[in-house]
Amino acid sequence: MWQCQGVKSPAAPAGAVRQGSLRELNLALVLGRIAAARRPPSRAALAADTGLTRATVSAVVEDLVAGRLVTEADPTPRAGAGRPARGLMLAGDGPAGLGLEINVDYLAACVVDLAGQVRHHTVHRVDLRPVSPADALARLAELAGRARADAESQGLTLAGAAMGVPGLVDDAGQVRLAPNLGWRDVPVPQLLAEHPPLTETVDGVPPLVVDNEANLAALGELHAGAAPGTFLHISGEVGIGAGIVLNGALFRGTRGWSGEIGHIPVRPDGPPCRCGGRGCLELYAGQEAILSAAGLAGADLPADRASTRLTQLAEAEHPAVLHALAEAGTAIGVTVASVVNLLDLDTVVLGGGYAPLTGWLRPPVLAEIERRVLTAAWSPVTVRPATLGATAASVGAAGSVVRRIIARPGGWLARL
Amino acid sequence: MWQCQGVKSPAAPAGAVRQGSLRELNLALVLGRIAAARRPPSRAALAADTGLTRATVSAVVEDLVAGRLVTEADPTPRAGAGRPARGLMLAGDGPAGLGLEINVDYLAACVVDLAGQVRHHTVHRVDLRPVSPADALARLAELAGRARADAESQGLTLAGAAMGVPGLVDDAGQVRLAPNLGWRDVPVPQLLAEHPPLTETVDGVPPLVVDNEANLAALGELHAGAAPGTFLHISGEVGIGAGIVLNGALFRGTRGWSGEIGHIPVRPDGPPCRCGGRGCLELYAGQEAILSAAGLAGADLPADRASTRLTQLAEAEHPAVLHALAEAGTAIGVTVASVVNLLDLDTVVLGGGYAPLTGWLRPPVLAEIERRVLTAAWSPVTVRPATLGATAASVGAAGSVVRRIIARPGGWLARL
DNA sequence: CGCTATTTGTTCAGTGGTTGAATTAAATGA
DNA sequence: TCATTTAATTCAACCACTGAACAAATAGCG
Repeated sequence: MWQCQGVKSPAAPAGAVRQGSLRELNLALVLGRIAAARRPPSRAALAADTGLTRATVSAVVEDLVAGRLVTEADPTPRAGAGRPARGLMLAGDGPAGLGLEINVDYLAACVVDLAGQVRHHTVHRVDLRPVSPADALARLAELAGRARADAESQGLTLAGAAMGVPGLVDDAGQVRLAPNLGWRDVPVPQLLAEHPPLTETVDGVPPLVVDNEANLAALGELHAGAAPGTFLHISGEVGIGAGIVLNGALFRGTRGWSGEIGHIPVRPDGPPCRCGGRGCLELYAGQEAILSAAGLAGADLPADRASTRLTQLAEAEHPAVLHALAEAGTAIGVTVASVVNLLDLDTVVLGGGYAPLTGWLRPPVLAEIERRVLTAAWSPVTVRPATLGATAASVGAAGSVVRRIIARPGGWLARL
Repeated sequence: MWQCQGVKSPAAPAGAVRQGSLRELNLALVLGRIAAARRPPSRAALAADTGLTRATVSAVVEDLVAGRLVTEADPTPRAGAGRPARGLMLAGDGPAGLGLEINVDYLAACVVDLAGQVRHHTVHRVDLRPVSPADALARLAELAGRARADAESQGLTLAGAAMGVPGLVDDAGQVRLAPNLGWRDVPVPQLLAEHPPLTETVDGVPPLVVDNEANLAALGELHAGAAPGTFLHISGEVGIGAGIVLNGALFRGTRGWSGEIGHIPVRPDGPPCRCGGRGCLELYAGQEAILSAAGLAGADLPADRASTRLTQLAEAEHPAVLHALAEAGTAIGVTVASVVNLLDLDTVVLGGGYAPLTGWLRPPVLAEIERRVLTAAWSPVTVRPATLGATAASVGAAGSVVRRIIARPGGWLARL
């Protein structure tokens, strides 16, 4: 019913390379190049690009077209002498992924097709803190059902679903701890098992993956943005999470709990955090901390309004807000400097609530990086806002489903 | 002449999967299993393990034996009914790797065979700070020449060399900065090009790889110790460096400069560090800091004696030393907690000068981890000393050469 | 001592998938 | 109109894996 993505690096075959694996690997290779290309490549271009023969590419493409993963581009894309090339692109009418997100103050569902287009998107604003996990998941299942119906009416086939939650998810898909949601040891797969839209299985594709929201948002950014293959994506929501993308793959750590950047100590002797530590980043750059430093703690803003309100006040050059953002940016910068010293990353993406505040956060972040990163002189670090907005996690979730098909098309093609 | 290892994950084929690749992949698969097995496995056991047919395994093994990478174990290892199995093990008389290290107060060269045995090891103690890079490398080349002669007299064939330096190495093999050695922009490959023992090329294998010493030490620990595939290896020398091993592969970052843990800020407003930052880990847990906190700053100890002297005094329960180690351990613990929050690692290896001090450093390190790591309750972190001693970097360097052959035997077999 | 059971390793015809060259297809341009 | 050029397909050859049958080597048992 569910399955948590493994920790292994994705590109490693690792197992036996049997005879049929060869075709499977080449299907993945060719499909991957088609997905990565900026314009629809011809078979000949793919052959030159991959090193395979044109004959092999033709055979492989035939399989991909028959399996509804690839279509030929109708218009002749290129001029010149010789027979015109027929461009190949990812099919928009084949498999699609269902992405779900449960967060503190909203539920979201979306459908993304193989080409990465968002074909359906619904957000349902509701404060979920007073709602039981079972009820929350029931409402999410309802959204998922509508998304599924919409997708099918567009001729799409859902190939799987992924769901993001703001907390720690274990190997069994269980939410061990979601502090801001008040969840503890919630067996999501079991609770969702009763809801039909999420239980239908397609061969070879895990029907539901439960994952941390910051991880999925980072994946969304990887595929949607023009991001390079290695970056740190920081999601500034009520809590602060991060997704670490290394060489085009999400790094999940040994238990899948990487990216807990919000509890990295900024000042080891600072004020106590409810996590048990002291001086954690969240105490300096979390949403509550920024609001409180800006003198807006009393204002009873809904969580989703806080970010836009901050942006408005910052644009109006409100002194306390500017100061609060500078302080938060410095704390983020100290933490990011640690990460860059450790991992030698060259790109940091500010996502979630931080994205619209990038203009004010970037200068202090860059200042700390330049002061504290040993290699900063040779290796400039780019700090930029996320290109996906608040939908990053659900789009990333849906994207992770179709990406898995692109990475391993053999399973999908063998389904019939 | 030189080549810096790429940043890509090693197991990814990534390129074209041509027909011959299939054999190449299976050669690597089988050889890898033979290398990883605790006792020499039979062909039948390998077939069951890998999922290949016994026929295929036999054919693959035949190639590996013909290429002097694998030998049959003479004694019948196992009893029971049926035809006795013939164990397969890595050949001890085939290719070997040359490992070199240049450090502040010594030069080292060693030869490691395919099975991981150290077949030659020389350490030449000399303070290299007053010596010019060219002279230092000339002396190292001399050591390398002797190592090569010794290896050849044992019937080994050197398949390549790797060299560790305590500093930042760029893609061109150039040492951009080695603060404790006083080097800046030293073109190692060019300077070594004049020394015959290091210039002979073997097809398909880069003759010399220059890498950071902490990275190579981590690799040495990965292959020598019973370490799992994912851990952080901290080298406590004059400076503090770290090697990050993720899923069995060293993570080098976008420019190859990962692991600069010594300049992660512990107290952002602490005393200034010569790197330009403030409150870096090195100021609290570097060798000088520990000696100074222990009241031994004036004692004019040679660098290599400092570590043993500290151990002696700690064993004698010298109060100032115990206090200094507790302080250093706390600082390391704060930093390690950040790393574990970020990467969700479950193992931390204390290497270099820290290894013999593990007994005193571990308690404060663990205490900080437990206080500050969000997932510590479910996910215990092991802190243990490195199994390799001061030779870790040079052994790791030589090991990286033979490991590359094991990971990609096709190139070696095609050399003839 | 001889027979059977059992497990290992090899042989060999068969097959799937890639290869490379030849061929066909479809356009441009003189 | 025809040579030129580039794209895509066809087809015999080949390489490496497969699966089953077979040979080898030992333990156990009567």
